[in-house]
Amino acid sequence: MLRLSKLTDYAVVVMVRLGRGEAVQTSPCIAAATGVPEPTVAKVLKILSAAGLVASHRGARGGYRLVRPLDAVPIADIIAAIDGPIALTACVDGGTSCEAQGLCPMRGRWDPVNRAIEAALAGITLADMADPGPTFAAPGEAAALGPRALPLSALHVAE
Amino acid sequence: MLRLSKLTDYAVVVMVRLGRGEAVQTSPCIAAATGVPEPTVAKVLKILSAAGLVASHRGARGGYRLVRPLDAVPIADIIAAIDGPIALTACVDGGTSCEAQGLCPMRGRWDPVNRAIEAALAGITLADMADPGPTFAAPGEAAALGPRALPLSALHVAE
DNA sequence: GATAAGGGGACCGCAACGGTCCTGTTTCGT
DNA sequence: ACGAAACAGGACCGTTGCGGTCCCCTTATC
Repeated sequence: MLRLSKLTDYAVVVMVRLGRGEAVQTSPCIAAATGVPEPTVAKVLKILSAAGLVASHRGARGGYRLVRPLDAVPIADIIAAIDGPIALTACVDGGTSCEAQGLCPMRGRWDPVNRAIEAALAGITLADMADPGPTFAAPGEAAALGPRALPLSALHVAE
Repeated sequence: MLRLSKLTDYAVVVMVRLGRGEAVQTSPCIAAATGVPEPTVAKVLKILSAAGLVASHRGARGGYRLVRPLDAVPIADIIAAIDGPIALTACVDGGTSCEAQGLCPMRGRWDPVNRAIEAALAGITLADMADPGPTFAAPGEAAALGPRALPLSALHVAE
């Protein structure tokens, strides 16, 4: 299914959340606002921090803030931070495999595919995924929309 | 890593092999020619046959043949046949999940990403991944190329 | 009728992922 | 100076899906 890790999904939610409200937000606060379990939020933020996508501030009154605005963060960066480099097969990156056989029939063949995907992902920013805009849906309105097609901001009413 | 299943990799190898030589080839023959284990080749071919990408002929002197030429088979078809529909997250296809929470913050947000990837994969055909052309590398030449950048035809010298 | 080949499953081991928790270390507030 | 708040980093399992193999049945040719 071209599996994308669930953590990446959470990372987008967390990043978009960071793009709103206070400039510096704590992970418990983000967890409460998004509905994502707090340990998971913390884990995601640690990874994003290590990747340089968010900046952290330690100690009391600490928290995280965005380094770049949402429209300057391509989705490819998030995927690369959580799931590692964008490569469809294990044969194309470090190249540690395929040594046993000595001859991997697909050597380098997936490169154009990987480049095409990378280009596609580089053209979409987090702002594109959060574009419902500044209007927040009220709880009643969100429920009226049914289980499908809920805007990203649906969970933000909890804030 | 945007994991793509290994079976898909094998499927491309098998399909490209089917694009060469005899029109109808048996799975043991393909296994011997590509170096892929025979049970795995058979499994891949069954899936490809069910997806309509190859046609099968049962009985003695049976085998498989391509339905469409390689340059008419986008890589997206192979991925869809092996890995299922191209969708980065479980939330975008059938939509059976996220019912427990009732509110999935990413509802529909991944759609543009999925469409971009699908478009990218639809533009690359199997012929693009097999383009070393009619010239087959001799074993010595293939070895001289080093562990990297081996052409797809490298294993076909075994035929 | 014997044989060769595909059809359709079932089966099991393994590795990766999701999710949680624990123990530091740092900084702000009192 | 002390304590609390919050990040840093890693360890820890359960689960899930995948890779790989094997079996029996059906079909078609010789």
